[in-house]
Amino acid sequence: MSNILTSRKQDYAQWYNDLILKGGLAEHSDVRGCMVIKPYGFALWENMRDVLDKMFKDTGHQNAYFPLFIPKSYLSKEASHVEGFAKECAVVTHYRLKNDPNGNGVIVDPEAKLEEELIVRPTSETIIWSTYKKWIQSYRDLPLLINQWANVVRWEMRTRLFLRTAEFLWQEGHTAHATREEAIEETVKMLDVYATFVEEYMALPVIRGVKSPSERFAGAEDTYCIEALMQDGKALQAGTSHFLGQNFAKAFDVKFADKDNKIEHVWATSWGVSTRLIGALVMAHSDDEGLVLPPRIAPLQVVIVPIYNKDAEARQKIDDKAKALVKELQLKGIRAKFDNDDTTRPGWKFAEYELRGVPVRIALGARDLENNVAEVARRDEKTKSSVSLDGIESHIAQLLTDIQTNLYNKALAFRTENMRTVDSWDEFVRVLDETPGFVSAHWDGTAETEAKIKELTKATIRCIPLNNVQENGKCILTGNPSTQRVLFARAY
RNA sequence: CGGGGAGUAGCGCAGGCCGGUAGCGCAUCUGGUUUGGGACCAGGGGGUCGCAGGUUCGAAUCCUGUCUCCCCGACCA
Repeated sequence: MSNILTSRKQDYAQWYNDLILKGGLAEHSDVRGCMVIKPYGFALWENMRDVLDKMFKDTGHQNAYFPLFIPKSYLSKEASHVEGFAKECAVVTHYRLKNDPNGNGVIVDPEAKLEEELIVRPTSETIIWSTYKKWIQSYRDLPLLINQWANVVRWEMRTRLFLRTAEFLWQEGHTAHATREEAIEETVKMLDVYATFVEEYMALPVIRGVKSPSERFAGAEDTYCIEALMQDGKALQAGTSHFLGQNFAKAFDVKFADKDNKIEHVWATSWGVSTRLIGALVMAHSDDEGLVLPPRIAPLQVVIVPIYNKDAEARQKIDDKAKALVKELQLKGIRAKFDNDDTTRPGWKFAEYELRGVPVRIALGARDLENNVAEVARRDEKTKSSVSLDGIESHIAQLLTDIQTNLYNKALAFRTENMRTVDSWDEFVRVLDETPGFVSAHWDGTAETEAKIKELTKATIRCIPLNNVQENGKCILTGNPSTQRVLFARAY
């Protein structure tokens, strides 16, 4: 029974699927490409959401909500935007069903065709900017700093649980500013919020950077991103922040009067992270025994497993101690649970909580009580130690901090190890195949070269790191002059 | 959209070639013994075999059609 997961080595993709399904995070729904997020997975999302929401509010943003449906014509108002999203939009064409006259359930009522078809939002720029037009007249209405938590739909050809699903949950920030500089500042600020969140809460180091033009968001002037490295050496874009220039302001005619009563288009940004972060989290830290969750966002941080025996009196003592301990841990703000379910035995619980990635497990039996100790096991290193019950709460609190740090350090060490600098095409190809990870190399800056490299190696430019060192070199593929290195990787 | 796989009990699967009482493991329910790494014994319950046609005395099994999901590729957060 112990080998219920496919190992990473055996089949990384299958391992990931097993983890999501058996770890109780999500499952496939009856609708193709859509998933059901189960309570444990949703608890993870809620924790992420709560932290991010506070960070957004602390940086001056307010939440609002815009419709799920967008008039089809809105999408086409910004040329590159429609081009980017048109291929993956779900479209609502009718508003009513009726009983099939032939008796085969219900059919779409042909009489109920919509005058203008609606698309299910793949992102909300268009509906939001058509609204902002009404909200913004003067420089005094700026900056406008709005975020929304929502679901969006992108009709993907190929989906993977959390990493790419047809419907997903996310937040999208949409801001309007009086000046270009201020909008860029906002773009970078929110990228920084994402980076801080992912590094400090998810214990996952990221690289902040700018996308190459061909990887840009449809309608943006610049797309900033944070990129993380997964255990199989593939990169994953964990968040994006876009400087939209005046593209949407012009498309939707959003203008304001500045202090000199001059009429100008506003400057815009948008930024988002999604439930994809859960996929990143899973792939970054977990192992062949199951999930490994960083304490700061783990739904459950500590579980106490009782080890009973026949002695009813001893059992009572264990219960009393465990309940008192849970209470004390909770007083310290620790998410703790006493699992006294008597229908499963200790060994089963050990395996189950390991599968679910609970950071700390405390086992408490009669023998421990006699010695005034508990067995404390940490999920990240799979080590156990005997800890005195006196002041154990402080020990656990410290341990959770240590685990958080350890996970980050391990992920950072892994990324450092798998970040390679190469200067020749042969080496580039060899490194990608033999030791996947980020590859820092010179690129001549043309979309043609970028596309050719992708075609030949499946590697894409993940980003041009912020504050990138400028150095002269030769493009890895063409040998043309280059002024800086960019980061390549195969990516999710 | 191409290539592969799969739909049989809640879950995982066998059975199919060769048509004849629908089976196994896990889970579940009852009772008991247990409890320091996925316990054991005994007894019980649970299935329109994806759907629709056809062949046949008889179809999970053969034939035709159809739907769905998953995996691998091209597109993408």
